[in-house]
Amino acid sequence: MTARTSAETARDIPEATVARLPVYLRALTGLSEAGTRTCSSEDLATAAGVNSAKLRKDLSYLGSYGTRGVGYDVEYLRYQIAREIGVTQDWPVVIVGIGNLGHALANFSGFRSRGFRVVALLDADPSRHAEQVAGIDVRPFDDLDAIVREHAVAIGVISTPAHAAQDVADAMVAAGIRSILNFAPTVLAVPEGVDVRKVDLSIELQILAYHESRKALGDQPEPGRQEQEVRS
Amino acid sequence: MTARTSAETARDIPEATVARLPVYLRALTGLSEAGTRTCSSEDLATAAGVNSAKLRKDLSYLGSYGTRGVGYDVEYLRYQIAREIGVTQDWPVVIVGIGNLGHALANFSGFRSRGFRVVALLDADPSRHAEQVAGIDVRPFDDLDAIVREHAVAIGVISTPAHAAQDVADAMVAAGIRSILNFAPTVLAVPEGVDVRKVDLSIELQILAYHESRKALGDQPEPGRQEQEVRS
DNA sequence: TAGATTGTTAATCGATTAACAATC
DNA sequence: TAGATTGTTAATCGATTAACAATC
Repeated sequence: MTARTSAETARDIPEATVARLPVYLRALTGLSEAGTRTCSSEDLATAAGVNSAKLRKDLSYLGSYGTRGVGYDVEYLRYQIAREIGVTQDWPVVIVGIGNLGHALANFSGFRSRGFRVVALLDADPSRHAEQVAGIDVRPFDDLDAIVREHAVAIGVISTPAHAAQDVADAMVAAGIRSILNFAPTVLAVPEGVDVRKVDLSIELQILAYHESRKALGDQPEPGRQEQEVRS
Repeated sequence: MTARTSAETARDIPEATVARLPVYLRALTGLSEAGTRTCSSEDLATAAGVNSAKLRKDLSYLGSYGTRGVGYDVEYLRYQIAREIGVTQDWPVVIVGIGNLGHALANFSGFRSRGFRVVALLDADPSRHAEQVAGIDVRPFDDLDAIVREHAVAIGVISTPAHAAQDVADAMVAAGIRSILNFAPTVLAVPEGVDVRKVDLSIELQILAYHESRKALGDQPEPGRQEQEVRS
């Protein structure tokens, strides 16, 4: 059933915890840049916008990286989380669809510092192939296979219109990509073993609209809300 | 404790269900545009990328809008979900921060059809105030108060750099906005009663990287995965 | 009536939280 | 030793899922 060997330390980290590790990593980077050497679970939880019990429970899945009575060494914990996520080295990424959003993504400066490297920008429209975006040539979509092979690309970003997204996903999967970040507002069908994460502006806004509608009714804070109401 | 009156039908819809209603709404729009008049929970679930038991459970929180032995009337269910979410009318939205991402958001065509209307684009940089983006004037950030009042804006979108985001959020809250969609890679502190949703490219990529790392180890599909592995 | 499909129940699973023993 | 803070336990809460009675 599984290919895991007992030599792998791979504890089973809950999905909800996995989704928060990057938040902790960013908070630690912030603390580090502010010159903080040591922090308590309470400090880090505040910086990350969660409660400290949840933070400690999350960290406990990685191991025991704190010191009772003292707290966590910021640099050490940061490295351990980066290692756990797998961003101690850079992941090569391709972006397909260089419209407005693709431009914004290509110009996003956080890629490099957070474990990613954009190795190619692809677009099906030949009129874009003259362009350079963020210092990177825009290349024909048909080059996908060659690029994935050349750079061992494992992660693909789709920023095409919705109608093109499934074809792009199919081509990515055929080229060997098994992790896809989809900005196109459409449900992608992918084979087993391929991960798709979706970022969808309309859906986020509609979730806000739902809660906003209820607020308007009572026109005062809901009962039982937390201080820091960040959902993600 | 709560301001709800018994006249309100407001059943308590679980947050996980709320987050899927927009997905169902979009799937129904797709079915409708394809000319489908009636669909089963199985059909709709497939279109939305979830399993049918979950779909039926979700819909049961809204009411009984299907017909046993027959299925759902696409238009009718679509309207009911739109009403539940609160997007039968348009919500006025402001976007603050008109860089690459702000441009992309302003040009996003799905706003109008999905229940939103961009009433203003704001930027602190005076050199941008000459510009028009997507046919809308870019205005000084200081106009926020007046614009929120004039258009009864309830939802704000932040697409500034991280260092500016908290100030923007504070100003939005002060102006009366109580729902914020934050694209800046930072945790926002907001008072009780204000909803923040976060969209974060690096975090999404890092979650993919985590799973990609594990795949590389075994180099074959994980056990116990679903057919359609869409996480959101 | 027979077949199809919903809406609901109940079991299971996973996530959150408070409390506190362990320990620096 | 006294104070501080972690890592873990156990209780609770919320979400998912399969199964099926209700009913078109």
